[in-house]
Amino acid sequence: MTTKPMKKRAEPSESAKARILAAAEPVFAEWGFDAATVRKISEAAGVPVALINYHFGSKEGLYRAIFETRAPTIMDQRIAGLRLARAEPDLDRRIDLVVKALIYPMFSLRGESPSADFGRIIVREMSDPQSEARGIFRDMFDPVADMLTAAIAECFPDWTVKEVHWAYHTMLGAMTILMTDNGRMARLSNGEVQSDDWEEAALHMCAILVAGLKHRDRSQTRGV
Amino acid sequence: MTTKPMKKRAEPSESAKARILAAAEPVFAEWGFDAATVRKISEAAGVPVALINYHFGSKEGLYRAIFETRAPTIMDQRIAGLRLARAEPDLDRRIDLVVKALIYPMFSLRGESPSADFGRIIVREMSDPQSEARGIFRDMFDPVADMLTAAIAECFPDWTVKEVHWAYHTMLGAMTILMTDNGRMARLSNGEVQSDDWEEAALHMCAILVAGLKHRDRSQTRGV
DNA sequence: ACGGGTATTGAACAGCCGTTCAAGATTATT
DNA sequence: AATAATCTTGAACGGCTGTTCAATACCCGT
Repeated sequence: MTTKPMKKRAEPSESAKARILAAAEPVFAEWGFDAATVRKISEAAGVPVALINYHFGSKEGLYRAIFETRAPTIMDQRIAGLRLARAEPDLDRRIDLVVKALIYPMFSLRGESPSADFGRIIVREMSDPQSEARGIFRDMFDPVADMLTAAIAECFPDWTVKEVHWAYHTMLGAMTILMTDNGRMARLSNGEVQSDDWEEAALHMCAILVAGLKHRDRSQTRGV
Repeated sequence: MTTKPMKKRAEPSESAKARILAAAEPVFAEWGFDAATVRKISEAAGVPVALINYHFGSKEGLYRAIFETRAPTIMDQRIAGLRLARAEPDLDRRIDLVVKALIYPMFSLRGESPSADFGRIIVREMSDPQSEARGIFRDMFDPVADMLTAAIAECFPDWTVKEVHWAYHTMLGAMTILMTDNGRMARLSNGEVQSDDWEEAALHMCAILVAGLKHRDRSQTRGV
């Protein structure tokens, strides 16, 4: 007599939970954590409100579950990119790989229709002072951020700690605005620039950022 | 008989209104438009809730009033900076002035204690999809954004429209993250980088961005 | 076929939301 | 001094918030 796996049947039980998770993403992205309501989410998922609290404990539990689902994928891609970068002995070419290890995993989110929303959620969480209390970034994103700054420091051995971190945050900010954009780029450029064409965005931004790191005028920031 | 000006006496009547306006800024900055409540604001201002609707019509009216108070100052400073840049005939040095015309008026907000909040409000409005409906950016910020992209285009006459706009948004994004930061920079750098030291931030970011524009590898973005 | 744990449901909860209202206080004009 | 206009106040409004609860439906191992 073969003992079957003790796990409950996966299909029907997790289907509702997964449906809630999927429905929550665009709602949080569009409205933000506070303006998003559990009723909007439950209606989008086609389930009664109570089911959200049953499966995720609270609204914030559901919010956190989205990050726990999505973040590891991005972090793994970044770590993989950094591994490739470290294999490149020429530091001038390595920094190019480091920048792309930061940017590409996030930009590729814009492509896939369902997870473009997660990029917006990240940005809104980043610009929310309350996020420090939630600690999502500290738990899920900071470790890889440390790896990235370390990789930058390796590419420019003579840089100060400050220079490394300002470089990192300059890149991070440039990356951020792409996830933020709601059509303003297209409006300002009369439709020439489409912010959801992430491949074009990555090319332009990486070209500027890599050149900026390589050629920055360090004499201006020597004293500070 | 000289007819006196019909305007009501300014001092006492506007004092409560001004107090509300001042109290609203930090509340909107900390909580965002939706999580900020008129009661939080009225308590901070020391006035009854009803007074907010009396003076500003609605919560959104108060929100918009903040922008109408603060935005013109920043825009005027940017326009003045662009005027200085246009007086510089050497294009290589002019781009430096253009970048600073964009960044410095905003960064200086971080310095003055009361208006550091406005920077945060801007970022949260920028990352809110609902902002397109409000149209605040379209009305108050886009005109100067057009002037800035035009100034960039003048510095690099052979650039395509796309290249100009990606350059602008790369700079805009880098600038944005500084207003966003709630202490994460300090945490990641073990206290070495303080994001509210806006003068240091401006030096580092301008150095990277100007170098990035000057030395970007355009061969990578030629085809797109 | 039956018992037991899990999943689902609809209704209800107290609490807060932005806004409104009528009444009173204050200021300006005649 | 009397009247009109503006400002301020406290209480109340209906509506929506996240969460809880008891009751029901479902599926599994036996």
